[in-house]
Amino acid sequence: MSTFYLTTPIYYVNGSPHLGHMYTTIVGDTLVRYRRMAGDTTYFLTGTDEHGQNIERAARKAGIEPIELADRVVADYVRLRGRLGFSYDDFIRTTEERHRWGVEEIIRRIEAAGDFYTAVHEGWYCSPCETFYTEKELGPGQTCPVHGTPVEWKSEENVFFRLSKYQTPILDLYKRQPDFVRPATRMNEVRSFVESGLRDLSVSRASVEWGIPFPGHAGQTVYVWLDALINYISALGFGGPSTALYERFWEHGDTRVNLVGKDILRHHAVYWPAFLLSAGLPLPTTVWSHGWWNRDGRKMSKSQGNIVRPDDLIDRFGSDAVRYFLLREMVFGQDASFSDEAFIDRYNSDLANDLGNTVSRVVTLARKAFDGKTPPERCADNPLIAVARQSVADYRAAMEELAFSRALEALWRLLAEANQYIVINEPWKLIKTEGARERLSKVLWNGLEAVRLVATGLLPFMPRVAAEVLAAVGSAEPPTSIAALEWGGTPTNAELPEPKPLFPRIDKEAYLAEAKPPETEKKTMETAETAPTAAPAAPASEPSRISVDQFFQAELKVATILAAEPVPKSNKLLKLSVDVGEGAPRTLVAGIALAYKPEDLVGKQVIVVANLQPAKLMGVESNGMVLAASLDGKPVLLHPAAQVPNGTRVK
RNA sequence: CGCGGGGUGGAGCAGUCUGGUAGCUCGUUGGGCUCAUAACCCAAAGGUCGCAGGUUCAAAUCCUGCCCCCGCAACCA
Repeated sequence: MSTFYLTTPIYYVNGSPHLGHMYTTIVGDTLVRYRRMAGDTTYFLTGTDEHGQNIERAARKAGIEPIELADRVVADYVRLRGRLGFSYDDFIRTTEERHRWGVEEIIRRIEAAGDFYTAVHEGWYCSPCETFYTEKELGPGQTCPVHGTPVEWKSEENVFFRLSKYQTPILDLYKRQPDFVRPATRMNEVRSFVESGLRDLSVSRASVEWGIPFPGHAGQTVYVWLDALINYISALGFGGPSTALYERFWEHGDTRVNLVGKDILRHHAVYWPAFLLSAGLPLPTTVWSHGWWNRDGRKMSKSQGNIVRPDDLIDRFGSDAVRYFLLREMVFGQDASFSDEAFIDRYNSDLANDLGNTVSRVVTLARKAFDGKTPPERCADNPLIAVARQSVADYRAAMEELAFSRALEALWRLLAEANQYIVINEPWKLIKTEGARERLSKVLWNGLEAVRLVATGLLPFMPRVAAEVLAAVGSAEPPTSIAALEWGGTPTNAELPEPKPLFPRIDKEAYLAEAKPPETEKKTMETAETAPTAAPAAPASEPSRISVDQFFQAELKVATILAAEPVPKSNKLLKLSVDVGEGAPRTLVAGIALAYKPEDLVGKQVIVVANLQPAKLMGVESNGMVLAASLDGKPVLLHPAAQVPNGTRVK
């Protein structure tokens, strides 16, 4: 019996679970359920990444301890487990003691291998941010790009990992094991990254408190990636008192798969194996990378308010419908797009029409003909058998490659064939002409049997519904092995309960009309999102007021735009030449390219801040700022209501 | 030359690694059936596979160049 160890990434606790997290876990769950049925001894791990500066800061902002913030988010993930029927064996949190043991142990080993050294990390440092910035990132006059406050030159001693030493070993690994990263396109991507040269990695922070203290380096905290990656073995007991699981599933395990999103592939395909090589530990056998979900063809983002909220879908359609859609619609590895329309189409045509209706018609016919029982005669010779065999073979081949959409297609081909078979054999006529004879028995038994096979194949995908379908077609207990995919499992003369609709059809037009997010929804969502982290500290009720003098520090003047052109390589910036009544025109850069065309601006009068410090944007020096109302980030320029001389003071 | 993904019938997508009559779902049109969740079955229409070269007996697939779209990074002074 082979062992199969599968991990999802551990999810960062800076926000609630969303569609992407859910998708990864659903993929893992489906895969593991399949491997279990295929006879492997499986272990499935997921968890949360809870350390780091961002968490520390977010918690402080919300006025709570980092661990409280993590607890809240973890509660959300635990809730999802129940809702979506996840069958993971363990959930690790990087704040647990057992995780720290694992991290400390691997650090000991890397240290022993001589792959750590300390060096000084120098740069411009913003205290409020606790972050180093490069010269390029700084605001005008050496200020922090986030806070606008002055930064200081600071040097910090950090621990570095000799990643450069592993460039060749890792390239060798890729050569030896071309399947180390899948799919293949990702392998190529990663290989070219490594070939371009690896630089040593800073793996500690002196300025972060929320993390694991770096053994042997007082005052240093383990940097989040070195911390996080270790979860895949610390969860198995590596470095702890009980290493049985570790030995079974990692050290001596047959298959060790890390499932990741394409955004974190580099960490898993380069850093992670380098750490393991250094520590002298076995590597994962495969790093499987999947794509991203877009929304209606565009990237999902909170600011655009086009986030898919899985909870609504689950409430309305059930968790299995959501699982089905995500696995059927995305070609595993590539990006895919979520839309309400696509969801409803899949739901209605695949689940309601094909699956649900077929169950319903077959069961109804059989009950009618055989007094509420499955037919008394099996059938071992009919055209459906060959189709079923092929369909099952395709399904299994696809599952081996994680080609979930193809696996489902294969099952649906059998479903279609079953429908065709029923139409050709017209059992409803047989009932009237011959009655409950052998021929009718075989025809209906075949129909039930085809559905049983499909439902068996669906068990990893839709555990709940598949079990319901099996019960509906007279198979009492869901099988635990893919051996059940052999033709012939439907019992004779078994109780056949009255069918209930598994997937009631949805009125698409009505649903889409109702699902159209009203304008208010975005707001509600954002408040909900930010509520836990909103700062209750500052007494915002009394906004501080400034004096007239302070206002007049800004020199606002009327100017006429003489020329405008896009800034090369930028999509937001326009370079403007304006007359501020000073004789010579001034050059300034404005971030309005998305809203205004250069040719529409020439000749227009605008208000500019004339005494602003100069700044370089995308290499162009800007001497002032054009005033505009900012509507959800979209600029609307301000113009004087009547033509006035350039340079006229605005007050 | 910043990094990456993509351009295949009306829509959404497979297929491209491993060249060999272009496939799936939805939609459309016509027909059939009436057991079933207005479901199911059959048939048809609809594509010069972004463009231009090249390799080859043969190119959606391999090579070269170009165009367009979408993300990321940079960027709203």
